[in-house]
Amino acid sequence: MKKKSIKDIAQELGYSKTTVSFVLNNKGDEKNISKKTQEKILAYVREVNYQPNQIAKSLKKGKTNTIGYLIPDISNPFYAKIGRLIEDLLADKGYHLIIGSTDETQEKEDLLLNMFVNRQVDGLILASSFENLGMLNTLAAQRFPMVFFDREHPDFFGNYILVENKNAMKGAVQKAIKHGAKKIGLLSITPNVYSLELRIDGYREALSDNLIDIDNSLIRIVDNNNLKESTKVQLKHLVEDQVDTIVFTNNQITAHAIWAMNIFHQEKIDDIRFVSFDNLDLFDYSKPKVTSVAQPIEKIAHYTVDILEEVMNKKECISKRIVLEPKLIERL
Amino acid sequence: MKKKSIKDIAQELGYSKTTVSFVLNNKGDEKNISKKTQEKILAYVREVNYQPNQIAKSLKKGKTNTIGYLIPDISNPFYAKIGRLIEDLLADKGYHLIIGSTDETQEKEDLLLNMFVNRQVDGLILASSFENLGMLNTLAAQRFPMVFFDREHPDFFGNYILVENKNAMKGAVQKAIKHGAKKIGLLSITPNVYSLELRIDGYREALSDNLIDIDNSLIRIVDNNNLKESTKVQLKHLVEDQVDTIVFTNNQITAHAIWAMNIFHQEKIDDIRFVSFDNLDLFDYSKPKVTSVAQPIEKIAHYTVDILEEVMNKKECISKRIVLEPKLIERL
DNA sequence: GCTTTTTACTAAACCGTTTTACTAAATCGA
DNA sequence: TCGATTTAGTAAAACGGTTTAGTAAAAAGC
Repeated sequence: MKKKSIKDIAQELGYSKTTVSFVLNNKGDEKNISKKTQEKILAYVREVNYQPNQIAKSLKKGKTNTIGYLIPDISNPFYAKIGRLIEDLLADKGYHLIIGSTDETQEKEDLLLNMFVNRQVDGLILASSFENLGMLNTLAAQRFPMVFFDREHPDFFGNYILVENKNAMKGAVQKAIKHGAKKIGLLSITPNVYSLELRIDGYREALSDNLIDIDNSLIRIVDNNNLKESTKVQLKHLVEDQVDTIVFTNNQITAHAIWAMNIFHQEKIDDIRFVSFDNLDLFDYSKPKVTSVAQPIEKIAHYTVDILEEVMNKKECISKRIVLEPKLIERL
Repeated sequence: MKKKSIKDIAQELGYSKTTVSFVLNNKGDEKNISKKTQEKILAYVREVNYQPNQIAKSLKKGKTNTIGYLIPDISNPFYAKIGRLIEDLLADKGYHLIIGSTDETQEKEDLLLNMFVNRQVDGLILASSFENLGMLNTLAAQRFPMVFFDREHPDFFGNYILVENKNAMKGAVQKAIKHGAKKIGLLSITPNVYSLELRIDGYREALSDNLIDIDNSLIRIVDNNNLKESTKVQLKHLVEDQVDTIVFTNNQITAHAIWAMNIFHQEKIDDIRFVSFDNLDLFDYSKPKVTSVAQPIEKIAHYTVDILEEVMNKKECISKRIVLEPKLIERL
């Protein structure tokens, strides 16, 4: 039982491919196909459960209804959640998602970008590390529909959906200071992307503005390749340095630090406050207490899809930069 | 600057499409294309950065190198993690993933299954709720390459990668009993899939085997559509019923219960032990203590991809059922 | 009753590849 | 030196749709 094509349908019914195609695409009336014929074709198509070949359609139409979702890691809850929201929003418009996780490596990003282009995706949603500006610039030059989120690059001009990184972080740290924080450490993954640098800048500014000396030994970078273990090690340094507050630049590292505090520093667990960029459900009850800067993921997903649709439809070269306000969730 | 096709390359270089295609597919030698010509073509192709159109290729070859990943929700860490592992394993073989989240609804599952078929995916990896056995049977009858994981249906004959649900749960509960559990409640999402029923059966068997009466009022089902709130409500009942242990059938509900215990039942937090199917990092330190049955997600991903490849390559109709052993992680 | 318009449909080109079946020229063997 | 083989390629069909440009017959207009 091979799959039936329009050609088969046409032959079996004694019509031409053209007629069948018109009917299937709801152009029957417009193209003067008689009601009787239309019904006959539709009935038959239903009977044999004909399924159009999207690939053939895509080739002819030059449109695949597919969007590439390029991110560091789909198993990171932040990208998974936004991915899910985007999936639903796009599904309503008839688009579907191909995913690509880069692990922040240029090699994989290149490969995936090429794959997406070869597969003729209609657009790209990406949280890129911008290590391959060359390829991105080429795509931008061809006006390939792209929307970037979560990360930005000062030298790359494109559509961005971002959150206020610096000021949000600054605000969170300032609140902590207002509530008595004096010795404030920072733990970050390697700040290979601009957004992370901005978060660190926010931390620095909060300290300066409050006349707290910035002690670079309290700013510690963990090894991305060995996140959990490295977080544990760096955290130990900060605990030994008697900080009263630790600031984290993303949720993954905060989660690992909570783990390490509970397993290795129980005795200090009530003496240290955490401030995290990104929220996690477990922050509602975890120890230490975590005040977090929650990104508005629904809004991020909405804007991303909206702007992508705009750039896919319009021929003009628009370039929007939308900066959303994160929400500070204080837990004291 | 429109995209170049093989035709353009051929014209610009004065060769035929055939020759260019042969060279690009490494069939130059085999097809007796001279070294000089091969080099000329390859050099030019590189110069103009020619990118083959995968869609055209797929149409002609009848192969898209795309796999559909159909699951309840990609933002569920369990499916996201397995998804990521599968993504990497498949990428090595030249395949990529289109995702579809069903929210456990038959409507969405139907729509997505149809979408995958129309898009000519080469295979399907699915954690289906099996509510649309009809459609799945149709696909199975056409020998569509499919591998099911995480869930099974007793009436559906296909390739399954599963974990021992009943015995693993039974073992976990028995351990709890051995460590003194006397009054043991159970909290589950609606057991609309067989795997969940098996887990509940495991709980029941553990109690019977240890001569503990099964009190159906201690078996509580939460509302899938309002998981967090409903978990809180049902948990309250169990706490008030003075259970000393609560068994959960998946990680999502356990996470919500940990949240609810911390927020609403602090005073009892040391009196109750949790037993969870599925592991989460936070179980390492969360209160209450959580003993968990950890699914071997790496193995699941490996077997899934292996079997899928097998069924895609072999024409014979194989039907494997692989049952993996989960790991009990005791935290006392 | 003849031209014009409308109705109902179709042939063929096309999207960008792959692949089968050829051909013309060069080389080889005896 | 002549037939066979090898070398180096090409033309055209095919994949399964969409779309353009048509056509023949029926209906309408006058």
